[in-house]
Amino acid sequence: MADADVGDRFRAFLRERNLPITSQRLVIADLLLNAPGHLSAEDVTAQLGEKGHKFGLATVYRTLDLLVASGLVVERDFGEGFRRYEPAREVPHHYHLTCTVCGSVTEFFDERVEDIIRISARARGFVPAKHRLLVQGTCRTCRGAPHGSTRSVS
Amino acid sequence: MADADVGDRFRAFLRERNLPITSQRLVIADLLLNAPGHLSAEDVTAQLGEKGHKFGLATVYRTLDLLVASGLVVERDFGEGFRRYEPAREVPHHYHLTCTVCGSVTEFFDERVEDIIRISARARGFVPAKHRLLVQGTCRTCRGAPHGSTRSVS
DNA sequence: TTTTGTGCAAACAATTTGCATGAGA
DNA sequence: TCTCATGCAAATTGTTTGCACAAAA
Repeated sequence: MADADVGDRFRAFLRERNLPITSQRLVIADLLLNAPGHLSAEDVTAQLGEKGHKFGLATVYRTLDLLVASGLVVERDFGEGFRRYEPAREVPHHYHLTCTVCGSVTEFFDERVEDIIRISARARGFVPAKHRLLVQGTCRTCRGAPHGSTRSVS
Repeated sequence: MADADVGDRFRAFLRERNLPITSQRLVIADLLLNAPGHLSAEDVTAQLGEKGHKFGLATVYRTLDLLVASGLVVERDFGEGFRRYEPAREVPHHYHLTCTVCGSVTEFFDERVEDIIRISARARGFVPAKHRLLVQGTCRTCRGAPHGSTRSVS
C-alpha cells in the first residue's frame, strides 16, 4: 500500500543522513504518509496495533520527529493538549475548519489570506515566514444536533 | 494599581455566582487584567513571587479558569506546549505576529480575513464560530541578526 | 456554621530520555 | 564490528485532583 513515491523519499532522506532504514521506520512512514491526515501519536500506535505491530511509544515519537525533519510530514497543534501529524502536501497553504461537535476537520484554501498577512505584517516591520489559520464551528452533519465542545480556540 | 473597572467586573462575576471573593483571586485578577498580555501560568506565579505572594500553583490555575469563565481573560495556545492568558479586549479579532527570534508578539487586525473565512467555510457547509490566525516571522528589531527559532507553527 | 477556597502533594497525560540489548551498514 | 535504533521504564512538563485545614458569607 505504500505510495512508492513518498516512501522512497523517506528512504532517500534516511540514506542521505546515514541513518539506518529500519522496518519500524518504514511501517510508520507508510502509515502516516498514506493516512487521510491529522493523526495523533496515539492514533498511530493504535493503527499499528490493528496491523499487528507493537512498536514502543518512544519509537513512534522518534520516527515522527524524523518524518517532520524530512519535510514529508507536518506537525500540527489544534490546542487539544497533544500533537497531530499529517502528510505534507504541495498545496501551499491549507487552513482547517474544525467541528466543535464531532471534531472532524475540513480544509479550505484562499490565497487572499496570505496577501492580507503579508501587507499587514510588513506594515508593522514584521517579515512573515509561516502562518496558520484555525477555524472552529459546526459542520453540516452536526448542525441541528448541537452538543458541547471541549477546548476553545480563541 | 487595579483598574477599578475590570477589577470590579471580576468581583461582580464572583458575587453573581456566590463564589467567595478571596485575596488571592483579587491579586491574580489584578495582575492579569493589567498585564501587557500573553502570560503563562508560570509567568503569573513568577510575577506573584516578585510581589511577595506565594500562592499554590493549583490556586493560580483555578483562578485562571475563573477569569476565563468570567470572560475577562482569554486563553491562548501558541503551540508551545502550555497555555497563555491575556486580558480580553473589546477589539473583535486581533491576530498575532510572533517573532521566532525574540519571541515578541505583535498584533494586527483585518476584517477581510473574517469575510474570507465566512465565505469559504459556508461553501463547505461549515458555520464558523471562532477563528485564530497565527503568523511566525521576524520582527524589525531582530532582522539582520537571525537566530534559530524553537517550535514550528506550521 | 456552612460553603467554598487554599496549599500541598499525589495523580495525570503527552512526550522525552537513559540505558541495555538488538538490528542495519 | 561499529554505529545507531529499539524497547522499556523512569523522568519531565504542564496541568488537574484529593484532601485536611482555613477563610468568606
